Amino acid sequence: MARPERKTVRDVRKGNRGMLLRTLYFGGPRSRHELTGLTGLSAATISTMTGDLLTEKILMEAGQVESDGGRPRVLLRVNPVYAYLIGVDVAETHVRVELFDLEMAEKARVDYTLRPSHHDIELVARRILAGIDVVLADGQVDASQVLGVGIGVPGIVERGAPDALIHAKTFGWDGVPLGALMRAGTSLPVFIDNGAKTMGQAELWFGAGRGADHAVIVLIGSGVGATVVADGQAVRGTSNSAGEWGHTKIEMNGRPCRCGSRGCLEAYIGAEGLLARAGVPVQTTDWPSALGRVLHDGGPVVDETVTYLGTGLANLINMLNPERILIGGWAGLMIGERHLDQIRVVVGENSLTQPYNATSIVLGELGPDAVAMGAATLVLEEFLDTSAPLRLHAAS
Amino acid sequence: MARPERKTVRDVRKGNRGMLLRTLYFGGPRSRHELTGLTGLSAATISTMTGDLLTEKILMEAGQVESDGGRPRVLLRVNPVYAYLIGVDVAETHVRVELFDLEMAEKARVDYTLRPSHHDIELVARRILAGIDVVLADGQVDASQVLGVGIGVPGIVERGAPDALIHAKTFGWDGVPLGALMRAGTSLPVFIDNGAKTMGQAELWFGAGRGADHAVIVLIGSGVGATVVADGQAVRGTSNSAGEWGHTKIEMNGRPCRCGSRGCLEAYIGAEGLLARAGVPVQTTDWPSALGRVLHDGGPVVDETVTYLGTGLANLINMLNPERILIGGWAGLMIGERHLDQIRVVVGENSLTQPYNATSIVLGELGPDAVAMGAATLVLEEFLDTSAPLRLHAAS
DNA sequence: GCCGTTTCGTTCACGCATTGAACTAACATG
DNA sequence: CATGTTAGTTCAATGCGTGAACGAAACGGC
Repeated sequence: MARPERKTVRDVRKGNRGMLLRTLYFGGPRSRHELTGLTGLSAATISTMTGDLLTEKILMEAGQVESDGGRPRVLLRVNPVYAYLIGVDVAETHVRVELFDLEMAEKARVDYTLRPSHHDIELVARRILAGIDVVLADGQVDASQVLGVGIGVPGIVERGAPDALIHAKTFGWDGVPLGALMRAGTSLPVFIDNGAKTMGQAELWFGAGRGADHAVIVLIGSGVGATVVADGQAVRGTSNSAGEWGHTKIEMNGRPCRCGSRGCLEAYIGAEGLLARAGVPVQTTDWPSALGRVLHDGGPVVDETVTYLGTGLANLINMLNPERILIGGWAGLMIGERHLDQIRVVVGENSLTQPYNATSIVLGELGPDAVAMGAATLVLEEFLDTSAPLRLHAAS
Repeated sequence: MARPERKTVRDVRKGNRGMLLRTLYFGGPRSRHELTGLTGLSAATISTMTGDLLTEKILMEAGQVESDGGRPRVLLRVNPVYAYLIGVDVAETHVRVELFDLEMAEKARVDYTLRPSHHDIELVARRILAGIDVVLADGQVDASQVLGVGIGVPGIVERGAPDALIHAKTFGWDGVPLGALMRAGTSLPVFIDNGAKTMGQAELWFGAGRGADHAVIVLIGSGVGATVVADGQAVRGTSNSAGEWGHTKIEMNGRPCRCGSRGCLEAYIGAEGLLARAGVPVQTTDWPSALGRVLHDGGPVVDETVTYLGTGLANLINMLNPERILIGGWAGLMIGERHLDQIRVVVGENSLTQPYNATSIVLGELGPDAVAMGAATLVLEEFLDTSAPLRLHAAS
């Protein structure tokens, strides 16, 4: 029973301001008049609030629209260069740092290749910090204009005071305090989450998940994960490790999985498991094209994969009753592009009629590179919620 | 993205009042002074607010406590007879109507036996309405003192305007408007939800789930369902049918399930499936004692059941990362009482270390009869949220 | 060029919320 | 009975959203 916080009149302002900002952020340019309808606030409140936001330069005017016979509407929009966001994607093979403006337009990017089994946490932290400096220089943005840094990492991110701890087996990270390392090198606010979750967040906010209140975004790469969204909020669980869909069992005494257990969904539909089942040699390095060949050739392994994937999705539908399911991740997109219709059929056979009819199954829109963007979304979310004025943090 | 509502200063009051009420409801009698600490509100606010609540008779004084050397504390508590709640359990074999006071003490109850395949909706509605009159008479409570009626029904309850529709295959109900029928016979506010969910709600509020923000309450009877709680809120899904855990697939091409599909968890751990697998004759009527014998005798079917159940729970843990899992339902309690330790072992083998360690698995406390109480909880929840004054509705 | 009309946006007194500070109430101790 | 201590209340200050009155900026007709 999450107990609500004490509220004062000031929280009212904060909440309404955030709502107005969100409306304008996602609802395009609008006039003050339209905003009264969209937010439910009175014209008086809209007037004073937009006044504030304009002088703070969070909003800007965006032209006029004639209004048959009367005073023309002045359109307002979020000022995309009011501030900037940094998103970081820490993956097995690279560290990518991207700079976005408030509207998520990419302003600069830098990639660092990571040698396999060279995932020393200090090295990764140094790369990120260096990357921040590089994108700021490239984008000609001062650190004081940056709202924060979002980082998507593999593995489980245990959020807790004072510091988020990261557990990533494949990296050899066991309770690594990346947040603390970052704070030692920059004064920017840092947000860390699992990369699959940040990607889900990106799809939910800017991709195929827009507007969905109940959704599941599944990510199929070499690993398999999911982001569950209920009532517009990501379900994190008690230690922020919800969404390990890949290691739910779909078959008793099934194939061994790299997690040590058996019958995990990931062992069937994850790229690694899929390719192994199709007899692709282990030493293959270019997995995507290998997967392309397997899918092109077809055969029982592909059919099986569709069946396992569809059944897994059906389980999500029965359990969570989402209005939308997004399939993402490089392998997920490849499978989905060829077999989405078949998948839908399998899902239909394995889920209850009523929730099945309430769900649409679609592919992700943002491609597999959205991890950094989703990470930046963590910062954006904080900004839209609090619309905290800039500059409580000094330059990096 | 569930957009927040417009807020005014009055909503602040409503929210804080609700918080104070909840604190007092679950936190026993407290003095005004203690409440400042517990709620975070100032002494001034507590003073005026408790003043209001006392004159409205929602609160009452509950003695004094000396306070070494100073003015004694006056304890405040929720007035249990300020108002009453009615909970209804519509099951396959009976309709039960119970009257509770505000503190969920049972004041009266009445049972109506339902003949199998005699689930005419009009009949059920008549039984409920009659039951309401009976318990009010027995408990010597006037309808005007009742906050509302909560009803737990089998099947899927599709919540929507203007009316909740109920789909219950086993009852032959397909889109039945029970709410409308109730409103035709009583002016009391009516809340309807799935019985498994109301039971989950009861365990969460008054049973083994107290205080858990992330929990899953599984209900194992002849059918199998689950209530998912994330951030203190029940996850309902987009059409209120989340939680159909029993029909998630645990085995590809497994046993046929009464839902028409194969390999559903319910086909293995539901009482019906379990007994069938153990070779108990179909015509057996006393399922609980039959199950008792099977469990007592042991053997591979029981071991298998434990494995299936543990694996199913492991999937929940991986997917949702709850802090607590409650096992309820008459069959669930029988299995759990004998085999909880074994179940925990299986769960450990089939879930990821980190989320497993964050979860405790316990038995439900309220027994299988908590459906009506949970239904009444729906009314209570509404009351605590809004603390709506009584009497916007006339007598029934 | 002027005026009425229409639509958009702003200003201001009002009601209602929490709060800190000053105050009163109720006890124990010596 | 005076003093100290803790509990609870009252009140002016401050902040917020709102409706009503007002001001601003266009158009059309003359």
